[in-house]
Amino acid sequence: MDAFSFTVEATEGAARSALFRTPHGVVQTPAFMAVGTLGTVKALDPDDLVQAGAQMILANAYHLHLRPGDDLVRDMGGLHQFMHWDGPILTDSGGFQVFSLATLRTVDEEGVEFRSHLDGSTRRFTPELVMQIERNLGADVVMQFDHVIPGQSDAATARDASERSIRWLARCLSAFRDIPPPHGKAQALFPIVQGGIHDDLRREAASAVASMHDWPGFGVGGLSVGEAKPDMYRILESLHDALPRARPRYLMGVGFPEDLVEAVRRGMDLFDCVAPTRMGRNGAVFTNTGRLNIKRAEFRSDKRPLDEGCDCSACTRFTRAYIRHLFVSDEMLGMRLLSLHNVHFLVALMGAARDAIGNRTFDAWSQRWLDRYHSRTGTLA
RNA sequence: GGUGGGGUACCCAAGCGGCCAACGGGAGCAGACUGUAAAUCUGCCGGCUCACGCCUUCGAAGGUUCGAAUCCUUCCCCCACCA
Repeated sequence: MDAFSFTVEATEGAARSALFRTPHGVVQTPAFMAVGTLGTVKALDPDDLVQAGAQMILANAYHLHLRPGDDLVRDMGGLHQFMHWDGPILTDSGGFQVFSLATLRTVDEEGVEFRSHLDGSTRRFTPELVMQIERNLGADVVMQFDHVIPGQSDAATARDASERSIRWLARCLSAFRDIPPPHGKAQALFPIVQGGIHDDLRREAASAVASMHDWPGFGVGGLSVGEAKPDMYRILESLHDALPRARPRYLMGVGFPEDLVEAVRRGMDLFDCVAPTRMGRNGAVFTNTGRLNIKRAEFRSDKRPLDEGCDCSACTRFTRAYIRHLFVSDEMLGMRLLSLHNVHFLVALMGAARDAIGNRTFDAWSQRWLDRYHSRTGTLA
């Protein structure tokens, strides 16, 4: 585990800025990771990611196991080489697919049986198999196989899924130790704290997980899956004291710009979300004054950039009118430019938060930022 | 000039006596997406109305009928082939 370290540089309230070292480079936190489920951040080239400032990205064990196969990726030199991304990578385990593909699977103590969303074939995922897959893929950080449930689930359901996730965590740890990394590079296994929107369950889970092993970092899962925002924020608050401060906390699947800021305030360090790319492909643009939909008629002849003051390569070169035209005409460059801008936006947002924490101005900065962002959309927690 | 086919809402296109303000597409206008089954999905889309509902529509004008986009007559346009 020496290949990984987490050095807190500054704190302000629960918020902190830190350096997370991995075998493929250092991540300055708080940081947003772009999602590249199939080994590609949709519509973007690795060079685009570098240009957007991305430090670390995700991929998914479930998807890559189904296609092209994690053994193939291993034989191609591992995921970094395969996709030509030399920075840090994190692989998610497929636990989220237990949730998102709920109609295609059954869960039991041993694991999860999925009917492949690609061809309908039956595939059994166990903690042991998932560790094998993630070893083969070779990401820097690998997530445990967990059981994600809908956000509004009752306490009994949440307890069940959380306790099962903890039992699976023990099996993951054991399998992870037994399987050597095929490319010789160290990997870090992150547990995932579950417990739904129930504070006691969350704290119990955090404590059970933390006492199992000296983990290099912690995933916080099962949020932004349909629960109300205040519930998510409250859970983060109760988790702040329950998780070791000297380790990175990765809030899985979050999120929207306002959620990122709110979560940094509550002590989270790492984030990922499909929002910037998926929403970008569908015409949504993140700006400092709220979200907008580039397809709207009002942008027909708008000469401004997507977000005034943004220095991304979409904003420095193209007008809203042009990008709207690309969307209306169904031209793929539109999706590419919005994906680029949105990823840049979240990465830069975390960079700004980091700077503010370093200056001990985060509290004021984040309040101001949230006010301005909500001023246009009117979205409130 | 002859023969045949056709004119339906912004466009394409169903309907061929009542269940039709009129199937489907497209365009247009909005909305949603949080560890990606997503370049996807949803809503609106003649006018007025929050809605019930009312009003005006299916090339034009007449007619038949309790009732017509649908049947009849005349006219106006298009298209194909033959002269």
